[in-house]
Amino acid sequence: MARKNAAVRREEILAATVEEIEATGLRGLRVSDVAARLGLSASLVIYHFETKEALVAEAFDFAGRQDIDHARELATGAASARGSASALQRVRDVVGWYLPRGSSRSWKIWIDGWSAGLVDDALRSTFAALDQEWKSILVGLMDEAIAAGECSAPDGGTEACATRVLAFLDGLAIQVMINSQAVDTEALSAWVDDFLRRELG
Amino acid sequence: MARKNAAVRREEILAATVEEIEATGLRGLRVSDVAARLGLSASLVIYHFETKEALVAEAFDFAGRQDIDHARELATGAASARGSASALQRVRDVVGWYLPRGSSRSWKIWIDGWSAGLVDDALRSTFAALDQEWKSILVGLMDEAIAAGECSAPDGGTEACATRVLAFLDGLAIQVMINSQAVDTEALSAWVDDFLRRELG
DNA sequence: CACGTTACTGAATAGCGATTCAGTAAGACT
DNA sequence: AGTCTTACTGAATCGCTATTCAGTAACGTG
Repeated sequence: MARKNAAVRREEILAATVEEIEATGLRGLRVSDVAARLGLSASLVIYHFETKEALVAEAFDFAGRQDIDHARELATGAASARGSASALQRVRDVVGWYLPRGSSRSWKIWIDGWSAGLVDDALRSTFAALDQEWKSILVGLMDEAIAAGECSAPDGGTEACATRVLAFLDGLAIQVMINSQAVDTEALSAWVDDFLRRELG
Repeated sequence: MARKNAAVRREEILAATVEEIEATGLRGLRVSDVAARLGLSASLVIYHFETKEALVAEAFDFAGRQDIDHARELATGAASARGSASALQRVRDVVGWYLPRGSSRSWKIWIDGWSAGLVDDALRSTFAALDQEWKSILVGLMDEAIAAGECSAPDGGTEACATRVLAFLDGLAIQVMINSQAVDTEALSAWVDDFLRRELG
């Protein structure tokens, strides 16, 4: 039976849920499939999360927070071996990480999430919060870059600029996911670079 | 009982389906609710469409085609009373129509649609086709504007430019729908105008 | 070693909602 | 009017899956 501490098991289940959503979509998500993925019973999943809805909500938060943690690392420059890169370069690093990589699985869950957020207030506020964190990371880096004279201030301030950048990235992700033939990955990077250049001069 | 010709009834049902999706989301869509909206029986809906899945697929196509028809009118300049506006102005008109208007209901169905398209090939190809039509409208207008010397050619050609523009608009729509506090409608128009100006000089 | 707590299971339950079906009647056509 | 097609309905059916529940056993603690 391999009992585990509740906190550990919960994390396992959350990770499995994310994988399952990536694989089959939120529509087709069954509690029993999540459980099966770990060789556990469906009842256990409910035992830990009370309800499927709660499970899904936590799973999205879990996935979002992981991405953001990674982004923060990139933002501090901790990732690049030793001496931190210029702030402007770290903006590019963060954006590059957010960027949809070829038919990227991980984007699927966000598209599903937005859709679910349309009718579920709890989910929507989760997404709003995550979005806000992404923005604050970018804003911080941009301010830093501007202060260091690496680039000029964008129209309407860095907050507005970050919103535009993230919107552009989200929109590109949709193009990649839905109409993949319309975009190739190389072009994508170039477009994003241009976009940043236009925004930050 | 008010019998109607099948073609007419089908259109009514499609329109009702779109309204229902806008109101309650694709997740919560029930055949019986669509029927109730028209005072009909659920069986009739199935009688006309065989299956809920087929109903949904047709409904998305129906909604998309309506939007595109309107866009085409704007593109020919038929809308603006007499003398057609400049091609560049018509680009702005079309983009302005696509733009999310304050918490716009109609955007909801597309976010739901993308999500469903992730797992349903038929839906995804419908969306890809619609997207392609939007692009061809924009490409046509842009080429016209360039030929008329109203603006300069964008990086990578008009096709790529149209993709970027639509991506930006889709992304903004998501921001508006999910994290509405982050954007106000006035800023939106300004951002889009700037974007077009940067793309087309 | 008790013994209580906590993780865990398998077999019901239960409710929802799409689809089926057998029938009804409107309207077209002769 | 009679008859045929076609739109339409209401009452089953039927499958599906979240959730419940009564019980089992692993583990920590005394």
